[in-house]
Amino acid sequence: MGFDDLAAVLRSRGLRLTAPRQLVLESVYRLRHATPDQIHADVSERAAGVNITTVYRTLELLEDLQLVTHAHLSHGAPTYHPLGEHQHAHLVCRGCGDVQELPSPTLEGLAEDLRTTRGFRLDIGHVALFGVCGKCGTEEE
Amino acid sequence: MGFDDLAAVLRSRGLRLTAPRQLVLESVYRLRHATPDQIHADVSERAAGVNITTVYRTLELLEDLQLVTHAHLSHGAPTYHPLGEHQHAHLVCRGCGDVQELPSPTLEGLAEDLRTTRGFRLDIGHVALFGVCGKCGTEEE
DNA sequence: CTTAGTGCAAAGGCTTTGCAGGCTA
DNA sequence: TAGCCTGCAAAGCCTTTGCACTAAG
Repeated sequence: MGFDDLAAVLRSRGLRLTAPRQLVLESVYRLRHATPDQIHADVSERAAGVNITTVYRTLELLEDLQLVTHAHLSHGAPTYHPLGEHQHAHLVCRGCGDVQELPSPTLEGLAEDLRTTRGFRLDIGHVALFGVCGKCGTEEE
Repeated sequence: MGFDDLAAVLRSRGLRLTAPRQLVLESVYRLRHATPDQIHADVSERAAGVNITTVYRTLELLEDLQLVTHAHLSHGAPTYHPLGEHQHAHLVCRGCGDVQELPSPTLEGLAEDLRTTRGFRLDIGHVALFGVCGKCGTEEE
C-alpha cells in the first residue's frame, strides 16, 4: 500500500527513485506520527549523510504524491504519517504526549452534521483532538 | 467578563496593571483567533512603541491567568482567543483560512463517547477541525 | 523605594532557498 | 548525456532570552 507504489508513482511523473526517498517513506511507515526531525534521526540510523533539508523536501514530495500526510498535533513541528487505507483522526494527550489513532467512523456522525448544517466538509485525517488520556487522567487525581 | 477582572486578577497575584497588558487583552477580545503578530499589529494601531516581545510575554501571562487561551489552527503561528463563558471548538477552512467557532454542544456526544470508551477527556476548546467551508467548496467545483 | 515590566538587540529553533556537483534513467 | 536530486551553507520566519532602564504600587 503506497509503499510498493513509490517507484511506480515516481516514474509516472518522470521523477526518480532515490535512496533518500525510499528511506524517508520507510521511516514514516515505521514511526507513525513523527516530526521531520525524528524522521531524519531514524533515517540517519540506517544511512549516514542524508541531510535534513532532503527530508523536508522529500516529505513535501511524498505528501504531494498522496503517500503521506501531516497533522499539527502539538506545539511545534507537524507530524507525518502514512496515508493508508484507513483514514483516522488523532487523539493527543497533553500529559504524556501520546498519540492515539481514532478510526474515522467515530467522527462520521460529526462530519455528516457539519456538512448538512454548515456545508463544511471535514477533513478527518487532519483532525487533532487534544485532551488527557485515561492513564494520565488517573495519575493526576 | 475576564476583561474587567484584569486589574483584580493581577492585583491578587501581586502583579501590575500596565498599558500593554490592557491593550493586548483588548485586542484578543476584538480580533478573536489572532496570531501574536496580528495582535501586535492591532495594538500598534492604538499605541506606538509596544514591542512584539511584550506581546508574547503578555499572552503567556494572560493564558496563565486563564483570561485567554490558544489553539494551533494552521500551519504556522498559534491563534489566541478569549477564554469566555462559552467553550468552543474551531472549524478551519483550508481554502480561505476562515475560522468559525463551533459551539461545544456539537461535540458533547463525541466527548462523551471518548470518555466512556477510552477514558480520554477531550479538551473541547483546543479542538481544531480542518476542512473546506461551504463557500470554498462550491467555488472549487 | 522596590522590583515587576518593558524595549531593544541578539540568540535560538525550525524550515526554506540558492547553488554547484552528483547520480538516475 | 540531460536534468532531476542532493548536500551544504546561508537566509528567513517565529519565538525566547539577556540586560539595563522605566515605571507601578
